[in-house]
Amino acid sequence: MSAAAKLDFNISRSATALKSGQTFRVALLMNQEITSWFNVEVFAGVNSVLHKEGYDISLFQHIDDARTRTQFFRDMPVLRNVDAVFVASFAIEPEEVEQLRRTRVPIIGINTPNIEAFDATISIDDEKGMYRATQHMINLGHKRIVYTCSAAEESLESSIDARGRGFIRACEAAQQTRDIDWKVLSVPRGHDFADAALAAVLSEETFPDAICCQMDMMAIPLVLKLQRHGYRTPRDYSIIGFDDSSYADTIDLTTMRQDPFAMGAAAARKCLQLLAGEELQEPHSKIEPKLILRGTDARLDPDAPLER
Amino acid sequence: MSAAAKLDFNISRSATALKSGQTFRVALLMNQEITSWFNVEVFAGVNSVLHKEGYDISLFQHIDDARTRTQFFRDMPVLRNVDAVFVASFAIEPEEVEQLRRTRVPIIGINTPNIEAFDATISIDDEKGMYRATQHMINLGHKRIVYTCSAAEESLESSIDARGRGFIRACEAAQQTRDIDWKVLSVPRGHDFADAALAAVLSEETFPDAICCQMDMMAIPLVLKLQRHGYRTPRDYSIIGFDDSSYADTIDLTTMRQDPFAMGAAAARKCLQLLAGEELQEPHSKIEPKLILRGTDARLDPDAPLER
DNA sequence: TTGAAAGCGTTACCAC
DNA sequence: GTGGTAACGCTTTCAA
Repeated sequence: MSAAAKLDFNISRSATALKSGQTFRVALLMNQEITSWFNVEVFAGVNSVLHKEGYDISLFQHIDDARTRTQFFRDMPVLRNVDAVFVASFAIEPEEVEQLRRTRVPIIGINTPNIEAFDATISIDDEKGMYRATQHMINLGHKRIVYTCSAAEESLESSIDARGRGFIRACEAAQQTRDIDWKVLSVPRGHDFADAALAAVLSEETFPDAICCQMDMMAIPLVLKLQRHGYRTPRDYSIIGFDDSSYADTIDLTTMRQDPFAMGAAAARKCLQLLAGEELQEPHSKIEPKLILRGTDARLDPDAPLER
Repeated sequence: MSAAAKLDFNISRSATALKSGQTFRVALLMNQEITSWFNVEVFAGVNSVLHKEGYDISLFQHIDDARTRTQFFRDMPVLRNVDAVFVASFAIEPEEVEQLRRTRVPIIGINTPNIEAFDATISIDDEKGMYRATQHMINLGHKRIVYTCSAAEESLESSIDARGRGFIRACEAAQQTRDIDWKVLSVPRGHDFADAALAAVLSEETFPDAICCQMDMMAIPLVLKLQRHGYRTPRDYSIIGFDDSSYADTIDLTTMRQDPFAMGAAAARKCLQLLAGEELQEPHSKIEPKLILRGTDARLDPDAPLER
């Protein structure tokens, strides 16, 4: 070791990789940018486990846009060799999975809508999570409930779309026994989706008692902007988010918590087991988000004055 | 190509790397977690340029904590070979630079307080930025001005510390010609720094006219929390942030914008030039942040009633 | 226990 | 131009 230090000797990872057949590189495919809360948490989680084992992450972004997808699935196996592939938060088509499988490496899904063709997956139970969130609103006595969301990508199903189904199921179930009035307010994708949601809520004939939000990134601007229009929570309406992402605690938002860092780390551990040739005892995990009660939800009392 | 497709032939990057002597891997060292706004933007910027050139990023986090540092600078050259090293947002000690230099690869600094020993750097002008921000507050007529910041790490100077110097310089300059009352409110590091800053502001004998914040991540919670204490901006006080990070636009925060994604991308382009053996025409760039006027600053009119 | 040799898949060079 | 060969630095195997 001292001789090595003297000579500035560095072991060559390239040579090790060549000889061993491993590349010590994994691919992480994500929809959109890594700069979103969810994506960077997943990345950090994966890296937290794999980095210390000597793996680097090769990041492929915007895989959910048509052009990138085509190019990616055409060139990727040829250009970039990796020991494993992680797919975060979007569905891949059967023929694309087939393309990936031909690289003969483990394929691990994180929040992918489907689990077929993956060697392992870990997902949040989006549908049950939003079902619970909606149920919470209903149990507080709210009657006029809306779900605000940004529309799904044309063809490509994202894990997040299951949340809308959870909302609808909860409302339909509640309708059996009581009188509630619910509605889905879907606004176009794009970076102004929060303003679009605000406009949609404000243009409702009667202002809702309760708002279920597809994600905190929509709920947080809504709370702040509705305030400027004179609507205050929980005095005038209840609102629940989904994610428990940045600033949710700062604005005291009641929300469903998920932990994408932990999911990334768990996915990475599954990956290491698969690379070691071990059998997974639970290849496909589903995690339930947790209701975090904070200050934006209150019982609806129809007889009470406007102050809480 | 068709034969290659038939046989599922993949070119071996490991072999290419071995033969060429390049590793097609760069190291990115950062203080703290990648999950912070600044760090993930830098990462994304570096990746946006380097990924398409075939490079992967090996991420080393928490380099600004003493234990990690020691371990890193002892083991890194031996364990991980890279074609270039990026250092983001913290100062490195002379002997550490020496360690890095022995790997004989380009070393590029992003927002590092010093530029010596780096082959290239790109930095935001933190001091001038906060000088301008403070000047803006002074020009609006504010008399009682505070600067809220979280304390610097014991030994390790971070680029962000220059902002405090800019604040002080601006105040001292203004004092020559007019009567202003300024103060630095420094609170301990930690994840509750925003609450600590809130407490510090509230415990001032007279509430300030204007608050200059070290960063938006401090300004945003302050605006929201001060509101709950009855202080509204810009009616009761002006506040200016620094960064223009997430939600700054949503809460309509006047701030100094910097673009860490662009800085990462620019650093990566410098890196590619250095790797190609080209001379850099401007090895060390300094970028001025831009004043973004929004809704949290107003002219102080001592005769006006409390409403704006 | 120690040492030598073969081979991983490229790239680069040289001879034809 | 075209084809053959050596070498990058490690790991593994086999022999001493």
